[in-house]
Amino acid sequence: MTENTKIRVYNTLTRQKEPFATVEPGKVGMYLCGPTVYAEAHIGHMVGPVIFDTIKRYLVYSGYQVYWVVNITDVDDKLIAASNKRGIPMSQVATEMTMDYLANLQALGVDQIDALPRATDNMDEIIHFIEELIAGGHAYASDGDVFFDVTSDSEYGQLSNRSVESQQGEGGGAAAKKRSAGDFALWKSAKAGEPSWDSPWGKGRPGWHIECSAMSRKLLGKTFDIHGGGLDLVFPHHENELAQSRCCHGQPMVRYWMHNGLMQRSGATAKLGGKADRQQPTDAASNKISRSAGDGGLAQLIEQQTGDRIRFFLLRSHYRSTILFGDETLEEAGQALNAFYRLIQRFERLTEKSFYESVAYARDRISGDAALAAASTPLLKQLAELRASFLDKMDDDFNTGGAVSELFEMARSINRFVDEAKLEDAKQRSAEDLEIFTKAMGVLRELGAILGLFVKPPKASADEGSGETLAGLMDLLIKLRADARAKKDFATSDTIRDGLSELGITLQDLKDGTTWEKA
RNA sequence: GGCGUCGUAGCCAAGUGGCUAAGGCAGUGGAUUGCAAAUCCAUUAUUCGCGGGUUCGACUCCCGCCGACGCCUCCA
Repeated sequence: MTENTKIRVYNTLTRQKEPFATVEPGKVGMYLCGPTVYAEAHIGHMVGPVIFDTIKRYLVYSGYQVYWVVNITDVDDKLIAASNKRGIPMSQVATEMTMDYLANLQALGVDQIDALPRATDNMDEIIHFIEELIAGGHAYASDGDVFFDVTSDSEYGQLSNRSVESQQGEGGGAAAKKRSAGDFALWKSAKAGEPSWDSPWGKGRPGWHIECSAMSRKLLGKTFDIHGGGLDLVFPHHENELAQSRCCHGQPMVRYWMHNGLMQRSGATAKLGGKADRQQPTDAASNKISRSAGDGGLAQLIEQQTGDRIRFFLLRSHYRSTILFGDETLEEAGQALNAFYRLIQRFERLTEKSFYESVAYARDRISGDAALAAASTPLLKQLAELRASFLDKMDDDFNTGGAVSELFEMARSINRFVDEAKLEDAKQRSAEDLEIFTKAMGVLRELGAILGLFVKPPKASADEGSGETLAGLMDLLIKLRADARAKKDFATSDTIRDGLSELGITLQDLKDGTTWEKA
């Protein structure tokens, strides 16, 4: 057994961190509640995927074989509403919005998902699951609908810490069909004109929660290791999923329930005062990020900010805490991330090697340990310590925010080394020091890869000019300026630099030439 | 009202019952530079919302208060 056994995970069910022990040694089954694809995703929807993508990367790095499932909910009331409003079939809405979602994931470097099952592709499993629940005495059909009987489950409410008695339910049509207010729909009979599927209870569609129980069983088994989602899903969604699966199988559904914090808009706090009961402010007035408040256009945001910036921004804080989202915080994350890209450019400039293509790095913890075991230089010894600290933070409930700080320390150490070893000076630098530099960058790459950072060259943001022409112009200007400087004609050289500065281009005069960077 | 989460410097953000309370952004001083930029060095919380309590000792545990936030079910 080679997997890392020091990992601890916060479990919503027990409200504490627990040692990570999988159902099957060395293997991890992980399920994340994906989107209901009725509208474009907003940035809040990306928190879970980025976090769990990172968790998978770390588990794989730690020696586990991980299978990660993200479901796509492609049948639901909101989808039906969107379909009616737009006058196109529900399936078309779903397809469009699924494409949007996947494109966003790709832009953020979320590429670890193994399966993306859709509810409508799993109707047989869903119906069969409901039949099993009825047979087991945990559900009942009522006038075309089927409900889960919460009173049949003595453990109902343990995930969200609620009692069945406290469930008041709501009034309305379905209430009359239910035995108790807390019962929830497994199957809903179709109204005229609604998309529907045949079932033993007549035409209808699945309730919200059942697809996850059915699909997770199909792909991950009756008991699997990690189930994730946003904090807002704890109740009712996960509570109900948990009840369905446990009651159906007579065994726990999930080892570790993991919930990420929600994103909140930063800036002026909605001053709503008072604590009026159940008085929900409208989304537009609160800091909540939601589709109904017009949040969306994520593709555009990614285009402007670049995906890796957003990813870095999300990973800077702890996954369970609220993330404040705003232009300033995102901008700041971008500034911070630039320091790493500058270091990478510095490396490529001095070694004339591609960081992304030619720097060797460890793909797993054990070989990473081995690579630094014999570290003999001060820099590499220091990096070994920082790396150990990074991994300790990750072991402790995937503390990416803490881990990132070790990355900054590494960058600083490496830059200091480059300065002190005079690597900028072609006459003074030694091959040995360049070798140390390369090894050090390998460590940065190893740890960056865990977070999904520095995996590929950064994509230029949308407003960055068209590549070749700009590069050609810059080469020309830099040459003209170099000539002026050689003649100590600083007036001319400064005119060029200041003019470029106003255009958002910063020049950097180095020992053996000038580089430029667009803000 | 019920069940939870949170409140750390100008801002963002880790963390711990007792070594110097990480790191980033912004700022300031210095090295370097023709001047810059970048990089490096130094510096910016005697203090962790407020008030009590437990303890030899709490920012970290407990109680209260204030403030922010989430959830409280299909039908909407």
